[in-house]
Amino acid sequence: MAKVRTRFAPSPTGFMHIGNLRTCLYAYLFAKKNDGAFVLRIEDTDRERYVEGAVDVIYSTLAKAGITHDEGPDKDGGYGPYIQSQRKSLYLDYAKELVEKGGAYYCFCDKERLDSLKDGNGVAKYDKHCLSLSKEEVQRRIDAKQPYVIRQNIPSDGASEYDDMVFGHISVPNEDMEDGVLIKSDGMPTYNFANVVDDHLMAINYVIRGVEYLSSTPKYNLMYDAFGWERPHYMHLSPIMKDAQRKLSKRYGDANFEDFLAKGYLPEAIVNYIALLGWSPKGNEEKLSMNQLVEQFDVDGISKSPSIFDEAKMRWLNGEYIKQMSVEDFVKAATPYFEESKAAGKYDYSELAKLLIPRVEILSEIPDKINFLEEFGEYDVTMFEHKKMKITKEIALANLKTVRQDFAEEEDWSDTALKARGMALAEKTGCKSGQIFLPLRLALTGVATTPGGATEMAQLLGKQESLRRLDFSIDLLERNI
RNA sequence: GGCUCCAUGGUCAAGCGGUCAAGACAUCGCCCUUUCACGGCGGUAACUCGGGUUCGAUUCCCGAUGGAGUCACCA
Repeated sequence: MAKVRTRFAPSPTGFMHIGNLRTCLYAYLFAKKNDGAFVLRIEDTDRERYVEGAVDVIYSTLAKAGITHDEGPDKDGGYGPYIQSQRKSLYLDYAKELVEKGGAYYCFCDKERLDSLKDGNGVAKYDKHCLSLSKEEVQRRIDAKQPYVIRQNIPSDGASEYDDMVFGHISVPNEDMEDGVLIKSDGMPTYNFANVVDDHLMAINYVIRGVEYLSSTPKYNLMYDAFGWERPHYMHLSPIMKDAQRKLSKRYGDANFEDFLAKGYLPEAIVNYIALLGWSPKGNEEKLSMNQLVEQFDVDGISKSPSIFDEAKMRWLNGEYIKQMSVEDFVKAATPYFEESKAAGKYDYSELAKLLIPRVEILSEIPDKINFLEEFGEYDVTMFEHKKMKITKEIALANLKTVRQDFAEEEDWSDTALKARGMALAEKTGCKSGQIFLPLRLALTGVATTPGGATEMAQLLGKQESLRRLDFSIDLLERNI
């Protein structure tokens, strides 16, 4: 059996869209799963859409995502060149060969005639007008430098069929397919043609791409047949949606890999999540490494219907990845976010990391979670009221005063020492420990949720600052009771 | 509009003729706790609608409805 070869063929138009990345990922997983090769081809024939530097974005995205191509512009595997614009010389000859074989023909119709074919809805289907031109007539016009295109010759009746690996049997009536342009009047191939030629020349035997090609694939197959080439297997993938009717797209923003990285998502988590969007593993485990994905990837698990992108779930998954990070790795990844917080440079990042790791889902939450360290002032004292804990503002105030007095004597301003003091106070006053610690935590931070308990926060702030804040809060409470 | 597909909770989804219809996220409640988190336990929540086929349909067939894709000298 021939070695499996899949490809990812992006256009260098800017950032990597999440949907594209998923297609890429599946092509990669399928190749690796089957000990095959995954090739990267750059489709840059459309000069108008070309964006400078976009090829580098593709490389860096693949690298960050952990997807390694076996062949590509930077890795010759003997099937190059891998950049379509460098291949343009070979398409015309293949088109001519196809004309010889009856799969295509020259067309000299001008725009006016083409427009005249349009129906009430502005939809036109080419009428094969030039198919009837004799060989001599065609030659005469070419010699006369009359502009021409080369069109595919599609049978006018019957149906074309194939079996898609995810959608099953697909059958399209031939009369619904147009004799599309293969070679444009400027001599350049259209995507439809270049794709077929390239895939064949690069020995791609598993074509994995978006569903938008599902119903045009019979056209491609007709070309393979006319050339006498072996048809590849096809795997079409349903789109990722923003909601039930809108596709996730650049137009709606935040759909690029880079955007998610900037929001503090880990590349492994993004890859893991999108792998699960449209494919499900046999088992119930959802947190899967790239190796596990390769191992478990299976066409059976690919779903046919579009799936809606759920950032909440990706967020959760990202949190799972963060919980498994070492303090060192977390500090490394989180440093930019520490730096942009108000606490930048004033605290030991490793200490912050220990507190933050189990409490952060995406890295960009960090500044908000630690800003209280440097930002403290008037806050809403109703926070002190806690029904279940039986805490009122009065009780909070009383306990805070006791704590203030007691803690002032403590020399060892550490979490453990302060915790012991707090517990002792609770016992002495007959309070529940929570009645001591909840008000303390609030009084020290002024915010409802903190990255740790009261004494941890106290240790972080240091004795002087802690006492200052306690005084402030006691005063605040007295004024608002 | 023609053509090609698709259809299980709010979301991702398992299921592939007989199940009290998995699991995860989200949500809600309880527990743990030192208050914040983490964690543990539990709850709410789904087979789009009609016809068939069958002893029996979420599952197979047809239709309706809804949704997606496609109908370029763009990829």
